[in-house]
Amino acid sequence: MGKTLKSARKSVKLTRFELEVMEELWKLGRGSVREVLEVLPSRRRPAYTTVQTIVRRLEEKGAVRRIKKIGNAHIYQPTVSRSAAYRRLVDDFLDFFGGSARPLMAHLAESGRLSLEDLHELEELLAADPDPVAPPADE
Amino acid sequence: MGKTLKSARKSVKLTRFELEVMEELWKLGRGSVREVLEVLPSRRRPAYTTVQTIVRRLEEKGAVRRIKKIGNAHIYQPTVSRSAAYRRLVDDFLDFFGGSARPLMAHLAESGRLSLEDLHELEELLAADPDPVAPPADE
DNA sequence: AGCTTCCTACGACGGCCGTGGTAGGATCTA
DNA sequence: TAGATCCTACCACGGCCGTCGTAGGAAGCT
Repeated sequence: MGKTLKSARKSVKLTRFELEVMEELWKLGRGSVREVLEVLPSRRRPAYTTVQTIVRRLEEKGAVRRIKKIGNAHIYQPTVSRSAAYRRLVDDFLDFFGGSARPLMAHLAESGRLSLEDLHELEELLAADPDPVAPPADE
Repeated sequence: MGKTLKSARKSVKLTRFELEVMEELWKLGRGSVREVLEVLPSRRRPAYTTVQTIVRRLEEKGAVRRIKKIGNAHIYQPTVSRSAAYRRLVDDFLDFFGGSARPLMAHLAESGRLSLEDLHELEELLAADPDPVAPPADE
Protein backbone atom coordinates (compact mmCIF):
# COMPACT_ATOMS: atom_id res chain seq x y z
CA MET A 1 0.00 0.00 0.00
CA GLY A 2 0.94 3.62 0.13
CA LYS A 3 2.20 3.67 -3.36
CA THR A 4 0.56 6.88 -4.48
CA LEU A 5 0.78 9.10 -1.47
CA LYS A 6 3.95 8.66 0.40
CA SER A 7 6.81 9.57 -1.86
CA ALA A 8 5.40 12.79 -3.28
CA ARG A 9 8.67 14.64 -2.90
CA LYS A 10 7.08 18.08 -3.16
CA SER A 11 8.03 18.88 -6.66
CA VAL A 12 8.96 22.39 -7.67
CA LYS A 13 6.36 25.07 -7.77
CA LEU A 14 5.73 26.23 -11.31
CA THR A 15 3.91 29.28 -12.50
CA ARG A 16 1.38 29.44 -15.24
CA PHE A 17 3.76 30.27 -17.99
CA GLU A 18 6.42 27.93 -16.72
CA LEU A 19 3.86 25.18 -16.91
CA GLU A 20 3.01 26.10 -20.46
CA VAL A 21 6.62 25.79 -21.43
CA MET A 22 6.97 22.55 -19.55
CA GLU A 23 3.89 21.32 -21.31
CA GLU A 24 5.63 21.68 -24.62
CA LEU A 25 8.76 20.04 -23.33
CA TRP A 26 6.75 17.14 -22.01
CA LYS A 27 5.19 16.74 -25.40
CA LEU A 28 8.44 17.08 -27.26
CA GLY A 29 10.40 15.01 -24.84
CA ARG A 30 13.24 17.48 -25.16
CA GLY A 31 13.92 20.60 -27.12
CA SER A 32 15.66 23.89 -27.54
CA VAL A 33 14.36 27.30 -26.64
CA ARG A 34 13.46 27.91 -30.25
CA GLU A 35 11.60 24.67 -30.59
CA VAL A 36 9.54 25.46 -27.56
CA LEU A 37 8.86 28.93 -28.84
CA GLU A 38 7.65 27.62 -32.14
CA VAL A 39 5.22 25.13 -30.74
CA LEU A 40 3.69 27.56 -28.31
CA PRO A 41 0.14 28.36 -29.35
CA SER A 42 0.24 31.48 -31.43
CA ARG A 43 -2.06 33.43 -29.15
CA ARG A 44 0.64 33.08 -26.55
CA ARG A 45 3.87 33.61 -28.35
CA PRO A 46 6.19 35.96 -26.54
CA ALA A 47 9.66 37.09 -27.51
CA TYR A 48 12.39 34.56 -27.90
CA THR A 49 14.20 35.88 -24.88
CA THR A 50 11.10 35.59 -22.78
CA VAL A 51 10.99 31.88 -23.39
CA GLN A 52 14.68 31.75 -22.81
CA THR A 53 14.25 33.39 -19.44
CA ILE A 54 11.53 30.98 -18.48
CA VAL A 55 13.65 28.05 -19.46
CA ARG A 56 16.53 29.44 -17.49
CA ARG A 57 14.32 29.79 -14.45
CA LEU A 58 13.02 26.30 -14.96
CA GLU A 59 16.60 25.16 -14.96
CA GLU A 60 17.33 27.07 -11.78
CA LYS A 61 14.31 25.49 -10.20
CA GLY A 62 15.50 22.09 -11.27
CA ALA A 63 12.56 21.36 -13.49
CA VAL A 64 14.58 20.90 -16.64
CA ARG A 65 18.17 20.06 -17.42
CA ARG A 66 20.48 20.44 -20.37
CA ILE A 67 21.15 17.16 -21.99
CA LYS A 68 23.20 18.20 -24.96
CA LYS A 69 24.07 20.89 -27.40
CA ILE A 70 23.20 21.12 -31.06
CA GLY A 71 25.16 23.78 -32.83
CA ASN A 72 25.39 26.35 -30.13
CA ALA A 73 21.94 25.71 -28.77
CA HIS A 74 21.20 23.87 -25.58
CA ILE A 75 18.72 21.07 -25.60
CA TYR A 76 16.58 20.81 -22.51
CA GLN A 77 14.73 17.93 -21.02
CA PRO A 78 12.18 17.90 -18.20
CA THR A 79 13.44 16.44 -14.96
CA VAL A 80 10.06 16.49 -13.31
CA SER A 81 7.09 14.60 -14.62
CA ARG A 82 3.92 16.23 -15.67
CA SER A 83 1.98 14.47 -12.98
CA ALA A 84 4.43 15.52 -10.30
CA ALA A 85 4.18 19.11 -11.40
CA TYR A 86 0.42 19.04 -11.42
CA ARG A 87 0.36 17.30 -8.11
CA ARG A 88 2.25 20.18 -6.62
CA LEU A 89 0.00 22.67 -8.31
CA VAL A 90 -3.11 20.99 -7.05
CA ASP A 91 -1.75 20.53 -3.57
CA ASP A 92 -1.05 24.21 -3.29
CA PHE A 93 -4.46 25.03 -4.57
CA LEU A 94 -6.19 22.66 -2.24
CA ASP A 95 -4.79 24.63 0.65
CA PHE A 96 -7.38 27.20 -0.20
CA PHE A 97 -9.96 24.58 0.62
CA GLY A 98 -8.49 23.33 3.81
CA GLY A 99 -6.21 20.90 2.05
CA SER A 100 -8.68 18.30 0.97
CA ALA A 101 -10.49 17.78 -2.27
CA ARG A 102 -14.00 17.48 -0.94
CA PRO A 103 -14.81 21.12 -0.29
CA LEU A 104 -13.45 21.98 -3.69
CA MET A 105 -15.60 19.32 -5.26
CA ALA A 106 -18.55 20.57 -3.37
CA HIS A 107 -17.96 24.05 -4.65
CA LEU A 108 -17.64 22.80 -8.20
CA ALA A 109 -20.79 20.82 -7.92
CA GLU A 110 -22.63 23.74 -6.38
CA SER A 111 -21.59 26.16 -9.02
CA GLY A 112 -22.64 23.83 -11.76
CA ARG A 113 -19.24 23.00 -13.08
CA LEU A 114 -19.39 19.40 -12.07
CA SER A 115 -22.27 17.31 -13.20
CA LEU A 116 -23.62 13.96 -12.20
CA GLU A 117 -22.31 12.64 -15.45
CA ASP A 118 -18.86 13.80 -14.57
CA LEU A 119 -19.13 12.03 -11.28
CA HIS A 120 -20.27 8.84 -12.89
CA GLU A 121 -17.40 8.82 -15.29
CA LEU A 122 -15.00 9.49 -12.51
CA GLU A 123 -16.38 6.60 -10.59
CA GLU A 124 -15.68 4.35 -13.48
CA LEU A 125 -12.23 5.72 -13.72
CA LEU A 126 -11.64 5.05 -10.07
CA ALA A 127 -13.23 1.68 -10.14
CA ALA A 128 -11.33 0.59 -13.21
CA ASP A 129 -7.63 0.97 -13.67
CA PRO A 130 -6.09 4.39 -13.92
CA ASP A 131 -4.17 5.76 -16.87
CA PRO A 132 -1.64 8.59 -16.74
CA VAL A 133 -2.85 11.85 -15.34
CA ALA A 134 -5.12 13.64 -17.73
CA PRO A 135 -3.33 16.52 -19.41
CA PRO A 136 -4.96 19.89 -19.89
CA ALA A 137 -6.92 20.00 -23.10
CA ASP A 138 -4.56 20.51 -25.97
CA GLU A 139 -5.53 23.19 -28.39
CA MET B 1 -29.82 25.16 -19.55
CA GLY B 2 -27.29 27.92 -19.14
CA LYS B 3 -28.69 29.13 -15.90
CA THR B 4 -25.60 28.86 -13.76
CA LEU B 5 -22.94 29.96 -16.14
CA LYS B 6 -24.04 33.10 -17.77
CA SER B 7 -24.00 35.89 -15.23
CA ALA B 8 -20.78 35.10 -13.39
CA ARG B 9 -19.65 38.70 -13.34
CA LYS B 10 -15.99 37.85 -12.86
CA SER B 11 -15.53 38.85 -9.29
CA VAL B 12 -12.27 40.34 -8.11
CA LYS B 13 -9.19 38.23 -7.93
CA LEU B 14 -8.04 37.70 -4.38
CA THR B 15 -4.78 36.37 -3.12
CA ARG B 16 -4.30 33.84 -0.42
CA PHE B 17 -3.98 36.23 2.40
CA GLU B 18 -6.68 38.49 1.10
CA LEU B 19 -8.97 35.51 1.13
CA GLU B 20 -8.05 34.73 4.70
CA VAL B 21 -8.98 38.22 5.73
CA MET B 22 -12.17 38.07 3.72
CA GLU B 23 -12.95 34.79 5.39
CA GLU B 24 -12.99 36.49 8.75
CA LEU B 25 -15.08 39.31 7.45
CA TRP B 26 -17.57 36.90 5.98
CA LYS B 27 -17.79 35.20 9.33
CA LEU B 28 -18.08 38.42 11.25
CA GLY B 29 -20.35 40.07 8.79
CA ARG B 30 -18.42 43.25 9.25
CA GLY B 31 -15.51 44.41 11.35
CA SER B 32 -12.56 46.63 11.92
CA VAL B 33 -8.96 45.95 11.15
CA ARG B 34 -8.34 45.05 14.75
CA GLU B 35 -11.25 42.69 14.92
CA VAL B 36 -10.01 40.86 11.88
CA LEU B 37 -6.53 40.73 13.29
CA GLU B 38 -7.74 39.25 16.53
CA VAL B 39 -9.74 36.47 14.97
CA LEU B 40 -7.01 35.43 12.60
CA PRO B 41 -5.69 32.02 13.60
CA SER B 42 -2.70 32.57 15.79
CA ARG B 43 -0.28 30.69 13.56
CA ARG B 44 -1.01 33.34 11.01
CA ARG B 45 -1.11 36.57 12.88
CA PRO B 46 0.87 39.29 11.22
CA ALA B 47 1.40 42.87 12.31
CA TYR B 48 -1.55 45.15 12.66
CA THR B 49 -0.43 47.25 9.74
CA THR B 50 -0.12 44.20 7.56
CA VAL B 51 -3.77 43.46 8.02
CA GLN B 52 -4.49 47.09 7.51
CA THR B 53 -2.67 47.04 4.20
CA ILE B 54 -4.55 43.98 3.08
CA VAL B 55 -7.84 45.56 3.99
CA ARG B 56 -6.88 48.69 2.14
CA ARG B 57 -6.05 46.67 -0.94
CA LEU B 58 -9.30 44.80 -0.60
CA GLU B 59 -11.01 48.13 -0.56
CA GLU B 60 -9.13 49.26 -3.65
CA LYS B 61 -10.13 46.05 -5.36
CA GLY B 62 -13.70 46.65 -4.40
CA ALA B 63 -14.02 43.55 -2.26
CA VAL B 64 -14.93 45.40 0.90
CA ARG B 65 -16.38 48.77 1.72
CA ARG B 66 -16.49 51.04 4.71
CA ILE B 67 -19.90 51.11 6.23
CA LYS B 68 -19.32 53.26 9.27
CA LYS B 69 -16.89 54.45 11.81
CA ILE B 70 -16.64 53.53 15.45
CA GLY B 71 -14.39 55.84 17.37
CA ASN B 72 -11.79 56.58 14.79
CA ALA B 73 -11.82 53.09 13.36
CA HIS B 74 -13.41 52.17 10.08
CA ILE B 75 -15.78 49.27 9.95
CA TYR B 76 -15.57 47.20 6.81
CA GLN B 77 -18.05 44.94 5.16
CA PRO B 78 -17.57 42.51 2.30
CA THR B 79 -19.09 43.57 -0.98
CA VAL B 80 -18.42 40.28 -2.68
CA SER B 81 -19.84 37.03 -1.49
CA ARG B 82 -17.75 34.15 -0.44
CA SER B 83 -19.07 32.01 -3.23
CA ALA B 84 -18.35 34.66 -5.83
CA ALA B 85 -14.81 34.97 -4.58
CA TYR B 86 -14.25 31.26 -4.63
CA ARG B 87 -15.87 30.99 -7.99
CA ARG B 88 -13.31 33.36 -9.35
CA LEU B 89 -10.51 31.52 -7.62
CA VAL B 90 -11.61 28.21 -8.98
CA ASP B 91 -12.20 29.56 -12.45
CA ASP B 92 -8.69 30.87 -12.60
CA PHE B 93 -7.34 27.62 -11.36
CA LEU B 94 -9.35 25.57 -13.79
CA ASP B 95 -7.59 27.37 -16.60
CA PHE B 96 -4.62 25.23 -15.74
CA PHE B 97 -6.75 22.28 -16.69
CA GLY B 98 -8.17 23.59 -19.87
CA GLY B 99 -11.00 25.34 -18.10
CA SER B 100 -13.15 22.43 -17.13
CA ALA B 101 -13.40 20.49 -13.96
CA ARG B 102 -13.10 17.01 -15.34
CA PRO B 103 -9.37 16.85 -15.94
CA LEU B 104 -8.84 18.26 -12.49
CA MET B 105 -11.12 15.67 -11.01
CA ALA B 106 -9.35 13.00 -12.91
CA HIS B 107 -6.05 14.16 -11.56
CA LEU B 108 -7.40 14.16 -8.04
CA ALA B 109 -8.83 10.72 -8.43
CA GLU B 110 -5.61 9.44 -9.94
CA SER B 111 -3.44 10.80 -7.24
CA GLY B 112 -5.61 9.30 -4.58
CA ARG B 113 -7.01 12.50 -3.18
CA LEU B 114 -10.52 11.75 -4.26
CA SER B 115 -12.12 8.54 -3.21
CA LEU B 116 -15.17 6.68 -4.31
CA GLU B 117 -16.75 7.67 -1.04
CA ASP B 118 -16.16 11.29 -1.85
CA LEU B 119 -17.81 10.81 -5.18
CA HIS B 120 -20.79 9.11 -3.65
CA GLU B 121 -21.34 11.89 -1.20
CA LEU B 122 -21.03 14.43 -3.92
CA GLU B 123 -23.63 12.62 -5.90
CA GLU B 124 -26.00 12.85 -3.04
CA LEU B 125 -25.25 16.51 -2.74
CA LEU B 126 -25.94 17.04 -6.38
CA ALA B 127 -28.99 14.90 -6.40
CA ALA B 128 -30.42 16.55 -3.32
CA ASP B 129 -30.67 20.23 -2.79
CA PRO B 130 -27.59 22.38 -2.48
CA ASP B 131 -26.61 24.40 0.55
CA PRO B 132 -24.29 27.39 0.54
CA VAL B 133 -20.85 26.83 -0.85
CA ALA B 134 -18.71 24.85 1.48
CA PRO B 135 -16.22 27.03 3.29
CA PRO B 136 -12.65 25.95 3.84
CA ALA B 137 -12.19 24.04 7.01
CA ASP B 138 -12.18 26.37 9.95
CA GLU B 139 -9.47 25.87 12.49
C1' DA C 1 37.58 35.86 -44.46
C1' DG C 2 33.69 38.50 -43.79
C1' DC C 3 28.96 39.08 -43.11
C1' DT C 4 24.63 37.46 -41.40
C1' DT C 5 22.17 34.82 -38.27
C1' DC C 6 21.39 32.34 -34.19
C1' DC C 7 22.06 31.49 -29.40
C1' DT C 8 23.56 32.50 -24.76
C1' DA C 9 24.20 35.09 -20.52
C1' DC C 10 22.60 38.55 -18.00
C1' DG C 11 20.34 42.67 -16.61
C1' DA C 12 16.25 45.35 -16.09
C1' DC C 13 11.59 46.83 -15.14
C1' DG C 14 6.99 47.14 -13.62
C1' DG C 15 3.26 44.85 -11.31
C1' DC C 16 1.64 42.13 -7.54
C1' DC C 17 2.08 40.40 -2.86
C1' DG C 18 3.34 39.73 1.90
C1' DT C 19 5.31 42.25 5.22
C1' DG C 20 5.76 45.97 8.31
C1' DG C 21 7.48 50.78 9.69
C1' DT C 22 6.52 55.84 10.57
C1' DA C 23 4.10 60.09 11.26
C1' DG C 24 0.52 62.18 12.91
C1' DG C 25 -4.27 62.81 14.02
C1' DA C 26 -8.26 61.04 17.06
C1' DT C 27 -9.77 58.98 21.55
C1' DC C 28 -9.74 57.66 26.01
C1' DT C 29 -8.29 58.00 30.77
C1' DA C 30 -6.52 59.83 34.95
C1' DT D 1 -5.66 68.97 30.11
C1' DA D 2 -1.87 65.95 29.53
C1' DG D 3 -0.28 61.58 28.51
C1' DA D 4 -1.00 57.08 26.81
C1' DT D 5 -3.36 54.47 23.17
C1' DC D 6 -5.37 53.48 19.03
C1' DC D 7 -6.12 54.13 14.27
C1' DT D 8 -5.29 55.91 9.71
C1' DA D 9 -2.67 57.12 5.61
C1' DC D 10 1.22 56.30 3.30
C1' DC D 11 5.76 54.53 2.15
C1' DA D 12 9.09 50.95 1.60
C1' DC D 13 11.17 46.64 0.52
C1' DG D 14 12.26 42.24 -1.14
C1' DG D 15 10.69 38.24 -3.72
C1' DC D 16 8.37 36.38 -7.65
C1' DC D 17 6.77 36.72 -12.41
C1' DG D 18 6.05 38.02 -17.11
C1' DT D 19 8.29 40.61 -20.19
C1' DC D 20 12.01 41.98 -23.01
C1' DG D 21 16.66 44.33 -24.39
C1' DT D 22 21.58 44.22 -25.12
C1' DA D 23 26.19 42.46 -25.66
C1' DG D 24 28.82 39.30 -27.45
C1' DG D 25 30.22 34.75 -28.85
C1' DA D 26 29.43 30.66 -32.17
C1' DA D 27 27.85 28.84 -36.66
C1' DG D 28 26.73 29.04 -41.18
C1' DC D 29 26.77 31.13 -45.84
C1' DT D 30 29.14 33.17 -49.87
